[in-house]
Amino acid sequence: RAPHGPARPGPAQPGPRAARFPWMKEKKPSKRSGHAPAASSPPPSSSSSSSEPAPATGSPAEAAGPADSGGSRRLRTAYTNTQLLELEKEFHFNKYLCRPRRVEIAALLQLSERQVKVWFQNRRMKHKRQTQHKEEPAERRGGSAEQRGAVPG
Amino acid sequence: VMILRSRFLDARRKRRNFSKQATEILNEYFYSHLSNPYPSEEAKEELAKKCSITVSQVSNWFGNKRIRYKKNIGKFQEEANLYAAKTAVTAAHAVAAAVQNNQTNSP
DNA sequence: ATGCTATGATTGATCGGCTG
DNA sequence: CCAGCCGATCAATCATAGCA
Repeated sequence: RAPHGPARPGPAQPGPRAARFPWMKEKKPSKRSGHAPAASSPPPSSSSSSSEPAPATGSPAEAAGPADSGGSRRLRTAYTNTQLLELEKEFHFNKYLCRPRRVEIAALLQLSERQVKVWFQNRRMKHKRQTQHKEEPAERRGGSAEQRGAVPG
Repeated sequence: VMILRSRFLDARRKRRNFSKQATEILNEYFYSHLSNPYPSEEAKEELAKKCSITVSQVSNWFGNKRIRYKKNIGKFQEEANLYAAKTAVTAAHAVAAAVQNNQTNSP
């Protein structure tokens, strides 16, 4: 048996004896096939009326543009305060967006529909997480009380 | 620094490291399941209980651990050996381990 | 005080499964 | 068959804790 035996070390590996398993290799390289359904204005950042205090991260280096050849770095675009503010406002209005509305928001914030869709999805999950486990007890993490014990006992 | 703290409602401020015990428990699980360090929801709940932290925190811990481990395996060797010795369970029953290890595959 | 590393949390974006 | 949603992850970052 022993179907794995530490996935044998490859030929050239600087590191010492280290068991290599599939999960350790890179993942989510990119699945960009021929698809360009919604993308009104994806790349150019900044602008969006009024001066943006500029994202903390500094430069909105919007890599991965339309000209993406093969697996490019999946960067985490830093949304501006204006964008986040608007998105949250909309989220408060309704947790789910209909198509037309999405297009509007996307255009207004200069984001792709996909980004708006994803943002809402992530927001919903977050909303659930906060609501869910926050219904019982006492203090979750914002006040006093500790939360790092350990010894189960 | 503060000038930017206006990030609406940043939360990650003021964090506390987990107790030594909790970290111990998490590491034990991690290294004893190194072939597939993905605890199920149930396992997470149990770990959370034993560590006195939330399930989300357990998820965060594993997420960070996995990424950081793979990013620099060498840095965790000692730790790996340490915990590996503690628990000789080994994940022979590894689920994912089944998936053949494909290597040397570049386009 | 100053600089660097360790570590928990946040979050934009992807993957896989399920469904109307 | 396609789109959107959910749940879990990934991967990059932020911000603070801890140490020298």
